[in-house]
Amino acid sequence: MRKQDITIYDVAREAKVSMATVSRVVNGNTNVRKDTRDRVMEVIKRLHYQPNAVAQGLASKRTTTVGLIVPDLTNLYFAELSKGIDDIALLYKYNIIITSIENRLMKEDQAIQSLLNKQVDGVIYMSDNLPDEAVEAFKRTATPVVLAGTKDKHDEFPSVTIDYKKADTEALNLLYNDGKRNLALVLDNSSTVVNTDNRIVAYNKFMTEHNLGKGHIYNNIKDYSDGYNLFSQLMRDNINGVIVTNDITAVGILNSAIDAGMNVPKDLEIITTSATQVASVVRPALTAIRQPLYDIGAVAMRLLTKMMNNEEISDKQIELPYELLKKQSTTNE
Amino acid sequence: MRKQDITIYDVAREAKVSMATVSRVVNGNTNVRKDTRDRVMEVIKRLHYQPNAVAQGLASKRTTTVGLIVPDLTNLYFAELSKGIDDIALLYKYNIIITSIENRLMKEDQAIQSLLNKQVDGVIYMSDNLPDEAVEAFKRTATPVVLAGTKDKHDEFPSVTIDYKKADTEALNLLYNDGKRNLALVLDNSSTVVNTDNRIVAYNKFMTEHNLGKGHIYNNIKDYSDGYNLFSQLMRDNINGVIVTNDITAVGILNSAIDAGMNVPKDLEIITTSATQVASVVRPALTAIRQPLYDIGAVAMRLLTKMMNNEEISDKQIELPYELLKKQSTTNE
DNA sequence: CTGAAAGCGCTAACAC
DNA sequence: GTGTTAGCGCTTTCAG
Repeated sequence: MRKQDITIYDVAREAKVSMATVSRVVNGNTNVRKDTRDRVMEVIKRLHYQPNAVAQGLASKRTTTVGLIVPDLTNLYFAELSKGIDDIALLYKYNIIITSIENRLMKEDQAIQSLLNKQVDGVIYMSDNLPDEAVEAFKRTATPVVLAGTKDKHDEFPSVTIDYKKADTEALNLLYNDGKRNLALVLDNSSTVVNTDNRIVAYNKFMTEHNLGKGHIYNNIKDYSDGYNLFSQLMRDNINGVIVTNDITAVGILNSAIDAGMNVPKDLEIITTSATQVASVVRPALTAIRQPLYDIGAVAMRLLTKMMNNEEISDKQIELPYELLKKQSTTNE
Repeated sequence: MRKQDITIYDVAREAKVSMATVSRVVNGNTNVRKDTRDRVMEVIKRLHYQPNAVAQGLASKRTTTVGLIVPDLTNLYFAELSKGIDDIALLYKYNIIITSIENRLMKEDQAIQSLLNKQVDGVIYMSDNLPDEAVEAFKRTATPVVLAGTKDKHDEFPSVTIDYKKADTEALNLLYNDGKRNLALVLDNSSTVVNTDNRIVAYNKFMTEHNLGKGHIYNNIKDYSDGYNLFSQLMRDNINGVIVTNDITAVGILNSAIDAGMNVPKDLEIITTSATQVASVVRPALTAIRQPLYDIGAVAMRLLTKMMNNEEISDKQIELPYELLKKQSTTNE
């Protein structure tokens, strides 16, 4: 199939040592005399020997590969997380097998099983949605798992997130201080989700504490046109301040409002809780909660490397700081 | 390391057959009597047996894994290509190892070597930039390679693209027909690149044929702020129509123009040749060449599957159709 | 249709 | 320090 490769055996013969010694040299084992090491190295270079990672994986039971489970690569939110993961993975010499689960041909548990069959050394899961099947699959395996940008209900798995409740509350406060009283929450997924649960809790608490009634929560508003179309409903409900979990959705609401001749932020204030680039390049630019997505990914991957090395982990639930970036879609009085 | 898994041997013993037979069942080989097959299947299910893909890979010399080389995951252009690839890969049961090379810790040839060491069955390369080291690395290996969204200078490798020259010419024509005569080309990478070469050729040809002088080509304008800052230069050069290869750059130019009080498209027309979502959600929306990115990825992956199966390929240089989407950043007279 | 046996290319004790 | 020797878990002839 492949062009015939040079094996460790060829190198051993040529360098007049055993394959064990070649293996030691390749793996940087120090128990090799300098001159034999040099000799082996010379042959490796001359023959262009490259170790077969599959054979290494089978023999050592470590593949130096980690699996990534992601809902949608074209969502900048996950792309930025992935980038953080990727950079740290590179640093620690891990390859990444990426599995996208948005495509409903592949369910979460199948995706996980597929990764496990490939003998990945660890898995990073990112999605707002951590279904029970996934939890079960993760519990069955000894392969370390880290959640990035999400948590499970009982904090059974290590995770790296921000404090979503606190962030949302802060955003609601900004709207409130700007004088807005008809505040809505726009979610991009159903309420079976942990992150979403937290957000709803925070929202309801805020509304109650400020005597703002029970408010309005809109579910399953996922993309630009969902947002664009939601606007008329917001108007019917007299909303004048809105928190949106997905920024392309927020842009949809924004454009719809502008097309309808409204003034943002005067008539309607908008805050997105996922500040990717698009939020800052539209006009008016969107006030946003900036999650440190790259860092979340990077920290998650670093945490995973520790787990894969069986190092002690002091804190398995890591919360990173976020920023509230005040832009033009709020008056910021 | 991993929780002890059930091996093919356990299944064989339990089902009272040889491991060869279990292997046949697992791989859907038809030469197994129905009742033995059923018996084996039952044991597989009962024991929750899952084949170890690494061992399969070593024995069969096929890993059902393909390598993806991508400059930057957070660039929507590549994310959309990747999505097309991913969907088709899933369909054909391939996993994807993704390698990002934007990070300069890892050069193209190292990335390729790393993938090859993992014994991937094929590689898809996407980047405007196909450096000589990469070409050399690809030539040395028997592993099939497909270029997605780019070509090599001598058409040595199969590729899936659009006709960049034609697309750019069409865009220039639109500007010309709108009465613009000071036309510029804004590139996001250096001129050592094939795609870029084609674009420059098309641009120069157009300018010459229409007696527009030698024009202005701006290189290495890569991101939003590059675009934003380029605007003043465009004004100094009296540009009133511009083709931009990267849409976030185009948005930078657009916002800068608007902040300077200009009227787009009256004073300056902008066309981006990479229509990702951001181009259509900014206001004025950008006129754009819509490359069928998802399809390019999908077709590239399909082509790769054929190559991995040693099927005959009739046409190795595939060009897909594109659209010129007229929006608000051109007058379209 | 099924089984025996020889590897795939490498690592990891265990000797020496 | 270095070599010998078992495997890792599976596929794949080759017999029968």
